[in-house]
Amino acid sequence: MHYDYANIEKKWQQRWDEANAFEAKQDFTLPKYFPLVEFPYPSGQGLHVGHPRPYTALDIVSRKKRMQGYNVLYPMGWDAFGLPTENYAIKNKIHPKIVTERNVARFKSQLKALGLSFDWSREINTTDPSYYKWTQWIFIQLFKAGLAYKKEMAVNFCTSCKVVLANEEVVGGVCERCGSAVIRKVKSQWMLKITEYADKLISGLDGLDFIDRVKTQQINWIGKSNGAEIDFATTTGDTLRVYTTRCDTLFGATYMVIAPEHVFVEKNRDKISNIAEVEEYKAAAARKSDFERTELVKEKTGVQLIGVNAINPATGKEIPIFVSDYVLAGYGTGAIMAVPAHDERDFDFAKKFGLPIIEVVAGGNVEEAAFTDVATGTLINSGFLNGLEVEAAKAAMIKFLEEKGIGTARVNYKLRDWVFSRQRYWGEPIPVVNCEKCGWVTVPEEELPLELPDVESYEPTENGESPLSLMTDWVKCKCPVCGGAAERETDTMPQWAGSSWYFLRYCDPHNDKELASAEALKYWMPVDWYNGGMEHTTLHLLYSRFWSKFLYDIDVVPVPEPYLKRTSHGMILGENGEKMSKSRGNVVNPDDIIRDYGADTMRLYEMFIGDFEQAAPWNPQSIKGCKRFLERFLNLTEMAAGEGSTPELEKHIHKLIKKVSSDIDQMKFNTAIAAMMATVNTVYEVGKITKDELATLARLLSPFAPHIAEEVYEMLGFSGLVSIAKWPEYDESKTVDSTIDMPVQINGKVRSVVSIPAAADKDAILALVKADEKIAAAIADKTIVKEIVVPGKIINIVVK
RNA sequence: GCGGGCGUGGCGGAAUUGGCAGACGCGCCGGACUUAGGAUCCGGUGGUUACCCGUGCAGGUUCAAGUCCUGUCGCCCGCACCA
Repeated sequence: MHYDYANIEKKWQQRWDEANAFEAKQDFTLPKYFPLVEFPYPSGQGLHVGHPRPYTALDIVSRKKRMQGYNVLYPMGWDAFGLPTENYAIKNKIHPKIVTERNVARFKSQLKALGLSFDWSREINTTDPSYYKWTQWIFIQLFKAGLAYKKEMAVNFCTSCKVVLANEEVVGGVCERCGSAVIRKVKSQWMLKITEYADKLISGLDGLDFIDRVKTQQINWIGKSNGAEIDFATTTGDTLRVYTTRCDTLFGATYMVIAPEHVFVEKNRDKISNIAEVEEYKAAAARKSDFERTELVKEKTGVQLIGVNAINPATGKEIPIFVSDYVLAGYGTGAIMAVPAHDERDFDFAKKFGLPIIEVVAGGNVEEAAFTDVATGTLINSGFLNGLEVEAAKAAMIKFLEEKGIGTARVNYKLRDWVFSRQRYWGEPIPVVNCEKCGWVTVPEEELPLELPDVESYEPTENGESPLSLMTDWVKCKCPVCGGAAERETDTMPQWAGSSWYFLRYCDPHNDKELASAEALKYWMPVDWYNGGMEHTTLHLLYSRFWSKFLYDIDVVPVPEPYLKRTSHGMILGENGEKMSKSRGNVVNPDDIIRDYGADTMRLYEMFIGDFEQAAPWNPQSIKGCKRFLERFLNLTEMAAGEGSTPELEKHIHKLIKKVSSDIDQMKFNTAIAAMMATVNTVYEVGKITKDELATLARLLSPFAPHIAEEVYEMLGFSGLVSIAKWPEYDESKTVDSTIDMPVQINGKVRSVVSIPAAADKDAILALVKADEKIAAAIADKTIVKEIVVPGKIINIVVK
């Protein structure tokens, strides 16, 4: 039979549309299931074969859940604000809105061609004013809660393009697009206090079904550390406060280091005799780009502040103070106590500058290297701490510091607040105005959405301000509080804004009164299964958890965590095993695959290619195997006469239902497909199959290859869509064999395979085994030392 | 440097979590049907071959190790002077 996939697929996609087969029902009494995939950025290139992998995977999950009677919400939308669109618009003088519309249309038709069971009636677009109205609304709530603030920040600025660049656009210290120098420019930026949620973002992970690597990556990114702050008196009269995780080593602090930007330098410039040298160092550090700072990590540099000293509060001794860029201004207090005997960086610095190294934790050889092990050391040379283990010493030291009033226990995080401003056009306007009298004031909520105005040009301005800043009419406005003259914020939000809450909008996408109704959120949230790329672990995933937690705290969202389960797919690599990219010329376009093999084959191959979580190279040869399987499956309709089944096949199918069901739940799509292939092979061997059995196979295959499953189901004379038919159930008793072929080992080597009744006990099994010719011969003149019987698995007889 | 992951046939990958290593597919070899086949169907396919050897490498635990432990080599992905 000819497999006319093109027409079959077109036909069933139309039928599904007509039947609204995949629309989530508005009946909140049904059991719900909310699977989510990351909505794409509709780029000009269209989909590549990497996109459908996660979409197909959760489509399979969605389709199975639907067949199992769940009310499934499997939505799709567009994360459409962003730089590539803006750059394309600038280059081609087209409005980004038009570019976005075009790209969305292309993406949508490509996704539709794959037969994904999205509920398109809930499609959303972050650039739609009715959507970003609520993105702005959330910003206003953050502002009101004191979680949005302005701060002077250094940003990347391309001198040639006159454009502020994101960190990702700065490659090797130069502009990614034009190769010109990138300088750091200080600008006032909107920031969001994600650090306020640092602890909640860690503790919230408990009990969530996230894959471990996601949890650890988030925890590491947040970087919580327990330590202490200690005040050091100095000879200037000022105190220097440091942060340390090793307050137990205070007796070994032989010098101090402060960041070049530390205010101590400025405050005490008169007392520092080599201030010129210090300021030269400071200026040099400021000139360094981030790139240079990280590349030059090897050699420690620094300058001592001559004329001033600090006093070690434990020993009472004077110790020198240095500035060095190995101490970061933005972490802790921007100052450290240096303990070269027990910190590798301090050790390197001390060696280079000839500073004393005093061992205070015994256990290593501090002549050779810093001894940093906290589990085995014992304190020495440390007065009242002598003889204590590290942990006990820390506690004793904190008690000492607190009693003297010069220090306290303190928690620190690596996580920084979120830079929320972009000097760009194609983003959500930040809904605040600056009033001379009232300062920063939010736009009244009833005036939302604050729409992005049309501008003459999307080119950023000479000074790196957003193009919106040229729109004088738009910028000049009245203060909503006092009515006086005010100016609008011309920065826009980053792309991460719209994606930080989109899953909430899916619950109730057409609501114009609130971001989503409380009932809809209560019913649909949390997302039951969220799959996405590992690259989003520390940005999107963390940001969206932050917003969700905030919305939970202000009673907008009923759940403290948005996602119950998080998984991550592996990348699809090019044929050569390298990452697919235009520059490598190894990109595969799904349109070509669908044209040459059909969407069902494409879907099946992407799921069969390997472990879902592992990267796998694309292999154009292997696709054929999947197509062959579907053809063989289609041809089973000629065999399905409706005659009686065979017990062998019946058992096989019961086992298959069990395996496919559990494999989908465990996202082992590749082995589910392998099992279905094996079953079809078995049918060919047996030579017959009943209509009902084939219909069962069609239902099992339906989530994977939905079009051909519908076609076969219809050919068999069944009415209705197999996509929403009932998921087959299996009879446990029919999945177990009455006799099992068990391998029998002699001294760990398989010597025979014996057929054993499943119910046999150990003695019965051994009797049967010893009756086996080969085994009998092998143990005839030997002494049996041990007999191991693992029912259903293996028998091992140890002989001498 | 720190954190995470991975090393299994010619290739993609299986292995019920300690129980017959190589399921399923690709490729390859042979056969059938064909004017023909890069279509389809059937059979074979880890290496050697009466024995044995085989999951990056070297040890260990065990009746039994791809799976657990110790050491080691190689690759990939994050983060990167976070005190």
